[in-house]
Amino acid sequence: MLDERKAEILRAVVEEYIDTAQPVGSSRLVQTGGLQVSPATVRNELSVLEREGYLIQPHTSAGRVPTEKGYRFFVDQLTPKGTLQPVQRQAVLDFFSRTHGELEQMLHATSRLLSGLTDYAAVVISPPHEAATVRAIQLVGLAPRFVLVVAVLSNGVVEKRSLELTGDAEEHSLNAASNHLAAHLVGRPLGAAGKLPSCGDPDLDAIVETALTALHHGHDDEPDHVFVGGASRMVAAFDAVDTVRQVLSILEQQYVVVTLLKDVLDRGLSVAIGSEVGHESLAECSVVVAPYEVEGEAAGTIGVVGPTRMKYPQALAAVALVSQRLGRRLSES
Amino acid sequence: MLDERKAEILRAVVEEYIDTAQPVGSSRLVQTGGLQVSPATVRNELSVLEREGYLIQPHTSAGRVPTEKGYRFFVDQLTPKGTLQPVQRQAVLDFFSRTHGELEQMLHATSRLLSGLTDYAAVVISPPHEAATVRAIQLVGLAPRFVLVVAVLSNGVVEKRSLELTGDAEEHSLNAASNHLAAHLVGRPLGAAGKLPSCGDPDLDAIVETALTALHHGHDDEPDHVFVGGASRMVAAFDAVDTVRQVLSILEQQYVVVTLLKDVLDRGLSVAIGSEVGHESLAECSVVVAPYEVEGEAAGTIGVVGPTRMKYPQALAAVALVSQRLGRRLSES
DNA sequence: GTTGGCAGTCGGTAGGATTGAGTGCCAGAC
DNA sequence: GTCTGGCACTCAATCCTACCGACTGCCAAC
Repeated sequence: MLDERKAEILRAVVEEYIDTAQPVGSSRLVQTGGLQVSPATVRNELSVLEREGYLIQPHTSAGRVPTEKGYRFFVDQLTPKGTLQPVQRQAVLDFFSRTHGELEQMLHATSRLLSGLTDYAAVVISPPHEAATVRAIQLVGLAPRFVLVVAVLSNGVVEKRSLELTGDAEEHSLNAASNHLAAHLVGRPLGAAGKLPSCGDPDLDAIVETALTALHHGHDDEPDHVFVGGASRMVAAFDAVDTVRQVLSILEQQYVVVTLLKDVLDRGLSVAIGSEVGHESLAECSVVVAPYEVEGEAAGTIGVVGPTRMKYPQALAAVALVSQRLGRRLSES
Repeated sequence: MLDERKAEILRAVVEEYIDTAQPVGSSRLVQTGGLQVSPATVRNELSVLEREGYLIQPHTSAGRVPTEKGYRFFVDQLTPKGTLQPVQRQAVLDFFSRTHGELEQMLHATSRLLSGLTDYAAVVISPPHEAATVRAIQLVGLAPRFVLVVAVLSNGVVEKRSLELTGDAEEHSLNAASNHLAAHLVGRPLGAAGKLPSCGDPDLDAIVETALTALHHGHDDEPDHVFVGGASRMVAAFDAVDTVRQVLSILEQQYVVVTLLKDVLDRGLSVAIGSEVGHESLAECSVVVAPYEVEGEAAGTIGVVGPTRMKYPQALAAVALVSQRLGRRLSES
């Protein structure tokens, strides 16, 4: 463990580096960091911190840069809580009191909000389907043989899949099938229903079967809806064009993003730094995540993706506040 | 108008510049462009082309770069038709024969396809709502006072809005209101219904009224659904980081993108070059657009956004093929 | 344990010469 | 008239070199 002064110096280095993106040296630390010792003393401490793996020198005659271990210590031990500008805090409150409309739209707007607060890319994952129960389900014919099955879930998500039937279906068969589905699914989670009891008519059973398969099938392809906002803000965070391309490319792959955030959360982390993120292309990125709860139950996940030299205190505070308010807002409706 | 040799030289300059992003000079043109004259002759022609505004010199001792006028001439007069690699052509055909599932999902996948074909960002705009008629409409209660109105349109789009009622609504009131809405809206376009005749019960009328307002309201906020794919590919196209940021930022603003493409199409263009795009941040971009038709009717729009030094022949061919096949595929279902 | 001093390292920058890709123009050939 | 080779000229890019300055590590003194 680090003694108090070393910790203080480490904090100063991390904060300065996050601010300036320049390796920071001993004299600069004494000037701006408010330390009561001489640069020489700081140098000795820096050299110890480097030996212990918290800092690294890009080259001999340069200042120090935090390692992942350094950031980790900073985040775990040195990050002051609750550092969100009052203005920003108010912006969040305003947003959630003002916002209205459909769930997906709200989540999308939330991702933009979070991105705006932090200046990094923000990710909002919708509540998973498993937990939600079916509120309504209906088959709608679009063209001969083509049918859309629409299910409204209790969390406000609307699931839809299009089906191609083997034969034409008349209006009343669709209605009958809808009713059959509704009778057995409403009030239950979508995933629960394996196979429904026959309703007597083999044609109807076929339609019902097809619809169920389609609804389940979607679960694998695109497990949860995800909204990524402010990806363009990542551009400013890196100077290597190639890094930017890789990061943006990852953010476009919704499935990867979802897996990523959930993995981090599963490991019990709220911050993943650099290689902890577990994705080569995001080696220079950190991720801040938080679950949000609807009516006391873990619902979805929100997060922020930024450079490893992220403004952790602000990002943590923003993510915490938004997740809390989003959960509260969703619990109301 | 340009004589044949000037046109040939202009074509060679544009093609070379698109390929290399370097100003191209007379000797290089003679070497790679297959011209049967000496560099000196080419120089004379180049100087005329510059005087007429088709080319420009970045500085005195540099080669020439096409101006917007130069690109325009190239696109209008010099672009060979139908230059899509057989492999790519096959990829498109495969995609549309293989793809299935729900409309939005398909459009999203289409944007990724088009982006993959061209290596630029691709935009797919869903068919507008105005033309589509309502196939089904239903109110679903989510929580006391909170109701979701779901409308399925004939083009496969599912519209949904959440409502907050002034008082609690019981299951059977919602059903009654749903039936009332369905009775008057099914078979008609969503926009058509101004006000429905009263159904006698003022409470029901209030619910119906709220639902209609919500459905119409959405029209302004988010006129059409739009899917942007492959925005990360734009990163490679520019070297100025700031340009990249601006372009990506535009692409994130769905409303702006939709307006942009529609504007271009309204002006009767299929290609907008640089300032023709009509957006300052996209001054270094070109846009290739095409409408797609479902059952003979103009439905939506697809497009590609890339740098002004875009591979126009390929982009045009890709957009044309994809729009045609997308329209055909949607006409089937 | 702390400090000031000092030698040493090395990236970044500024100045200056050089290179080379390119042009314009002109005089002569076809 | 049109094309061409030749020549003088321009100017960004490149490469050197020297220098500067921001660092460090180490040591001796406090």
